[in-house]
Amino acid sequence: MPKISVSKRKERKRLILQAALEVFSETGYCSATIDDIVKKANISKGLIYTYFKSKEEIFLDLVEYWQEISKKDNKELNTDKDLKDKKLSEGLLILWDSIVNQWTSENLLFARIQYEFWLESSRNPELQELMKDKAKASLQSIEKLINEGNIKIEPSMAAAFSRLWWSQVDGLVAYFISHGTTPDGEEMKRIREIIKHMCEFLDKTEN
Amino acid sequence: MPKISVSKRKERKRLILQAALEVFSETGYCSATIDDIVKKANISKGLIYTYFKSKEEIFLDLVEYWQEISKKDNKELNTDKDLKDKKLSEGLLILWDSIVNQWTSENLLFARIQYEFWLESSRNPELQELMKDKAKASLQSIEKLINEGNIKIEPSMAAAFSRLWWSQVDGLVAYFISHGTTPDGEEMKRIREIIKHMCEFLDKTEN
Amino acid sequence: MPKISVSKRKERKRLILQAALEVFSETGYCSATIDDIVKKANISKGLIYTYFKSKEEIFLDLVEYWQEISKKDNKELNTDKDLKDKKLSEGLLILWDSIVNQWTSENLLFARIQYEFWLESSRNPELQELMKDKAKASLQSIEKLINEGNIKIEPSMAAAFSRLWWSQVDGLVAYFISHGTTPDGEEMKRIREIIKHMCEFLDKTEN
Amino acid sequence: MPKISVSKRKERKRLILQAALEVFSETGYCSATIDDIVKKANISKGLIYTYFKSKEEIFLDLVEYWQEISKKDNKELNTDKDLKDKKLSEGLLILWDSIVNQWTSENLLFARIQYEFWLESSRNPELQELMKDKAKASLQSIEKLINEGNIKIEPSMAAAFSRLWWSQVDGLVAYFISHGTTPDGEEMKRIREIIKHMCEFLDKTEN
DNA sequence: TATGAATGAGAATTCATTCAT
DNA sequence: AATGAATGAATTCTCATTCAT
Repeated sequence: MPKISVSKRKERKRLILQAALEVFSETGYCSATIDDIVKKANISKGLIYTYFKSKEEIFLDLVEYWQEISKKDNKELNTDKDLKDKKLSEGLLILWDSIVNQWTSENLLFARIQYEFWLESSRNPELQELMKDKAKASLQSIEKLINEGNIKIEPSMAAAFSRLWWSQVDGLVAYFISHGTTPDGEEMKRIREIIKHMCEFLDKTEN
Repeated sequence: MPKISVSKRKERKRLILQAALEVFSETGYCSATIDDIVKKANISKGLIYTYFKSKEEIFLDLVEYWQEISKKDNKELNTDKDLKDKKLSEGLLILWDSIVNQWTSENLLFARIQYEFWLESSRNPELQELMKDKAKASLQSIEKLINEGNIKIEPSMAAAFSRLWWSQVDGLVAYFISHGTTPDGEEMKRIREIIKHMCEFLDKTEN
Repeated sequence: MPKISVSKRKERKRLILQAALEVFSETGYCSATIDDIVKKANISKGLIYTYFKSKEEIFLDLVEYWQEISKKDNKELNTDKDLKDKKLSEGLLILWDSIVNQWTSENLLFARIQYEFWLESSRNPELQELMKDKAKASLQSIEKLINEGNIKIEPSMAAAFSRLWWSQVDGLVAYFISHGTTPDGEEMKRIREIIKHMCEFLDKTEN
Repeated sequence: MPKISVSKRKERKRLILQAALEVFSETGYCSATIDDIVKKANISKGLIYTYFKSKEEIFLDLVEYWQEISKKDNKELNTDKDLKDKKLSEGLLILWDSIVNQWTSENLLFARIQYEFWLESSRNPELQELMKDKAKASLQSIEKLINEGNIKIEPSMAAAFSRLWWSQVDGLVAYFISHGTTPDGEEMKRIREIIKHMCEFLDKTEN
């Protein structure tokens, strides 16, 4: 019989993870201190060690938290039920628009932590596995969209398209991170045109 | 009056920067220690402080060093004099091929340091300026290629295309970093097809 | 008005002290944690502080508990009513045998805590007083045995003998602690022979 | 080419170990802090970690240092060349006297660290091995004395005697530790008499 | 009473930087 | 110039003790 309920505890764990997400994103995993996190989470230094047994465990658990949040965000994107009735390229463009719309300054935090994870995963096999899973899920969401369309695309081509699609997105995110801002509206419009053209590749590639 | 010649000193500075590049890339800026660097550079701990006044200065100076090396690499790519006589989309594809060919495991080092810089630059305005310059130069190299072609493309569209082009590249690099490997050959072929299609956008977009 | 009866409380206090004895003996006073103790005593962390006001107090109170247990053990030894009718040296040997028989692995616990106390008492005057009392009682039990015998021994010689007698015992206990085992049976037999000889010293030393 | 010579380094290592010996003896291994040691050794906190990689390593290395010192002390005892010409019991008494004479308050430090080691060795197998070796050497020094005498004693009896001899010594040391003082002179004299009697056991036990 | 969550002072260890040689 | 020993501030983590329930 725990003194605080299981749900309270879970709630607080999320609170700490959210604080950790912000701190790690702002400062970087290694530079960030436990002090920073507990201060942001408004708890004492000792308490955090009843939730996580080390700084590294916070980081690793954070991946899962981040994935949950991302999944939720993506679900919001995908629940647009009309997507399936549109031409495939139109559906992809709608998705693209909603992703781009996420790139607000609050989401810079999210963008950074992803790259933080990617960099770390290149040195930490455990993390790498986690990140591969996440990547696979993202890829599959596009593949699914493609495969569910009216046009029959070869699966391997759908996979390649999906990879390239996310590469564009991730590359623009990298720009967003390093410059602190997205390309201006005019430029984004033109980029969208090219993306549109790229998506139309699928319309023509019927298997 | 220095006891070693100016050129010797420059030479050694580069040696240290190369060591730092490797160490920072392998370990990350914050986790890396001065000891790691001096050991790799084969110099004493005290000596490095006659070249750089702090760890941060090494990191900042490294950007310039890294840019030089990158530029040299890019020059090798661009010296293909025939590019201009080809169709624009073909020229871009050739460039793409040569970039992709660089992604060997030795170059993972380079890929990682770039993202290390990008992440840091999002927290360090001085670094951000440096990275913006570098990005601009990369963008312009594509824009120039486009503008020098036979087809007249609106400059702003050339810029947007260039941005998207590099986003793809950077996104694939991110994949390379996080997965430790590039997509397999078959997939890269298919990606190339889509890239080709995307480049052909330009052929049709005469101003 | 206490919610649990005084006797229940005493009973539980002993329970805690027994747990503390085991934990302190296994881990050492300083290394042992309150958590270890409450876990072994099956009570909550908060509760222990209603019985003892600090870790140190537990340790100090433990001395008394340990002395009680020891006394009980010794009583069992001394209740051999025939001792007095034997020759003094024989009586001492019988006592020696019964002490040696106690040195089983379960009693390693007891042996260790004694030395734990002794070491601490060399730094803590309060503890030192407690331990001196205990030592005195042990000494006197032998002195009494000697003085009650038929042979008249000078009191100061009885005291000296008693001291040496316990020194042997304590020294063998130290061996037991540090080696995790007593000398083997054959060796103990030979040691006993020498002890016997030593005890015979008294038979000849009539005042 | 080290900046300080190998011998200077060794010298300082001994200095640190001496400081550690004092601190661990005064405070106990677990309670003692690195700060205490570096303060006593008059060095900075960081420096000690260039000599030892952890507090535990200091403790373990200390065993060796302590054994060296003890060996030196024992050598001084044993170099008494006349021992061999005396009766065995007389030789043992002379040795006993010189050991007892060591028990001055400066040597309380030494006495305590020995018991500190013994207690710890009951929890740490690595340490236990080291301490067993030391014990064996001590035992053998007495056995050798016995075996080199004119009287032929059965080896196993020599071993048992040696064990008991040291038990007495160690038990008196335990008294010394816990009481902070040795028994008074008069008592020691009487103890000596009994010891003498015990040693005479050997004179009569010719094989 | 009883619980165990919460606190924060304190300990070990690391490492950028300085300094004596 | 060059070395690497020396420093000590900063960081992670532990745990005795307190406190709200």
